[in-house]
Amino acid sequence: MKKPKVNTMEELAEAIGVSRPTLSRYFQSPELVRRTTSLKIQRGLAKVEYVPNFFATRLNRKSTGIIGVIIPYLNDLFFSNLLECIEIAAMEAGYSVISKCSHSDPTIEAGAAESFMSMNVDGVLVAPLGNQSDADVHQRLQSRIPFVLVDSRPATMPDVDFVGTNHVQSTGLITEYLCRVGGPPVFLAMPRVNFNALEREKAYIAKMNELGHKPTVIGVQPVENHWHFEAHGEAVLSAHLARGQLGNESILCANDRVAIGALRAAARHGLSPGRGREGGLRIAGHDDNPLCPFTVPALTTVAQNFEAIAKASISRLVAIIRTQVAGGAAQVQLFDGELKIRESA
Amino acid sequence: MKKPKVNTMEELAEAIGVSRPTLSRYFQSPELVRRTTSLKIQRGLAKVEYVPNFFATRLNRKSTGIIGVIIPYLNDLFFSNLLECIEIAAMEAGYSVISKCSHSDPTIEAGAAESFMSMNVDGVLVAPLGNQSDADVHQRLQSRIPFVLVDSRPATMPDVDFVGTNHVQSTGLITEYLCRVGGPPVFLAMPRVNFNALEREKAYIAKMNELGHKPTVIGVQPVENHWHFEAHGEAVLSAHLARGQLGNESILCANDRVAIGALRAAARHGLSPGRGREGGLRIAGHDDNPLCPFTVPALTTVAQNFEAIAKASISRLVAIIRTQVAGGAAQVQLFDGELKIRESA
DNA sequence: CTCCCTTTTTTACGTGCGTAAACTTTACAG
DNA sequence: CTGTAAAGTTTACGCACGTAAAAAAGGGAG
Repeated sequence: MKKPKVNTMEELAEAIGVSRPTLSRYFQSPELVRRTTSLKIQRGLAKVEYVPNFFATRLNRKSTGIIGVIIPYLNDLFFSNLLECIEIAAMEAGYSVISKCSHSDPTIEAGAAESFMSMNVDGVLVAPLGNQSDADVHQRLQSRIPFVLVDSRPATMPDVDFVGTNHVQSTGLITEYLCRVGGPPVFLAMPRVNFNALEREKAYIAKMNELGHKPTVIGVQPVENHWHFEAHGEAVLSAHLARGQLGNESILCANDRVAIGALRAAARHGLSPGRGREGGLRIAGHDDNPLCPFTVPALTTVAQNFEAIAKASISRLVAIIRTQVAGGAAQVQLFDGELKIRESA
Repeated sequence: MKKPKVNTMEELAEAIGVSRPTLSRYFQSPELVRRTTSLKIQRGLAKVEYVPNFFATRLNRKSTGIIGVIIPYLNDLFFSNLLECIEIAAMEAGYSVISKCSHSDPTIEAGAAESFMSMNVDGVLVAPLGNQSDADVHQRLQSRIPFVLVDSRPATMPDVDFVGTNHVQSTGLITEYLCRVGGPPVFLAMPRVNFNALEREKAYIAKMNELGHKPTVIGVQPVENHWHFEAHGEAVLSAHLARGQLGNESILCANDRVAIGALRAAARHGLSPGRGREGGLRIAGHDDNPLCPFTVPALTTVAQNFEAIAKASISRLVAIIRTQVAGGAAQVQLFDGELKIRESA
């Protein structure tokens, strides 16, 4: 049952009885050799155990066929979903992806970038940390390899390709919905871990002003940069309710995880959010976390189209790779959010 | 501001004014060259932009310093947490990790394994899919590289190093708790995506028999292998309650995500699970998903010690790598679960 | 200044495969 | 059977670095 192990293409060529360059061509694409030799090679491969050396393969190629992906944080279903879609899109585009997680540490992010550069990856997709991200790292990446930002865009890098959600639209959409169906919402901010936090906040304020309402933001934490969104949401709303607010407001949370914490706070105060009761407490989120349909009550939110974002970012990256327009005009693609009306608002 | 780009060590050696082998030694460890030359090299490095080629570096080395990690599914906070801990543990052990996600597809899992073998990784950590996993792939991995299984262990591979949770203990623990504090629980099974599903089920049955109660399992789906645990939990419990069960049972769910679905079903039937009411509905989970403290009611569960699992698996893998005992006696390490009593049971 | 040891340089080869050019074989039509 | 194009082989070089051995340079003690 144990097949003899063959370590190099040279040995393999000898074992099968073809020349090494022919083998090389076969591995690049079996159609490049004659049908009969192709079969001969296939039969030979079935008889031995051989895997071409990854490093040797990439060492002397113009293109490595690798796309590097840097994600800030994995313990968040939004990012794991996004990453999954990105990997699948890249696979379909014929690239293999190597993904690294920053663990919300700029040093690790920089290391990942360094590592990708040293691998001569064909391109890099980065979902950046917030202000913590080292701007120099992004600069270097951009000047060396095809480079696209996803999800969140540092204000310091205006001329970079970017694919993300149109937060003005998405946040505006749910703000407008909340105003239309009930009282104008208060905005429960999230820790400023990235630039989307601020973008949503600003979008909320703009839409409120547009509709002639007075915007109110609670839960701003300029200093702390943590990812304990649920605890943040619960603490802020709990304090808010304890301060004597009667719980007949609409609360728009900066994201679903904050909203889940808020739902919890409401429940602890004996309140049951929902759009049914006129004037009652309502809570809405943002992102359409997979758990939203299962919270009690099910969370009304606005979905980010991360599938489209993933596909678009990969296809943009591939376009840059193909045409080598490293210095071309930066392209910004923003996708609309979609309202998911459930029970909580 | 722009530093001149240096592509090869040779160019770098010339630019700095030392020989290439000296540089090579410096990069392996700066202590290997004289203090003065070390400083000279450092000053030189500061003046140019140079990153050593990753592939060339690994091509001709006995050890690549890479650990490959294969995870079955990323859109689950348990696995993303586990992966995070594994990455950090490996980092601390001086290895860089490359992680691949199977996306619950045996073909992708096999491809990832292939890829790791072609990279001559020093070792591989695999959290396998269930019965879907290709046993041959694991066999090949084991016969070629240091190899450790994590989280779930195929019954077909008894003589492999394994690190995971002691489900007999953990499930027994919560079963015993539920029996002690209220009525003996019904077990709400999860889709059989891996072997843990069955292990927990068996552990529940064993503990119930031990305590002299009649075990009851609902929600078994032998065919479907999906990861929509919440929907599964909601559907099963909803049907169960609709069948006229009065909702005064204890429900032990196979994992927290199933339990979150069950909580939802309970809420829709007007029931509010909790240990407070004598004889009322109680719902418990397994895993201690990060969201458990924030569900309504907060979910009572039993935590897996994934931090310990991650550390132990990496340290076991490193031990195998160091001693080259590929054929040594397989070691199984099981970690106990810890009861997390909250509100739901 | 000389001897001896340490550090560095020179030189050379190896890693596994891509790739190009020149040459030889094979296939098929005429 | 012959000519020609396609397919295959041989040969040779390159990729960027690891590594070993020999030769040269440096540094301190006597």
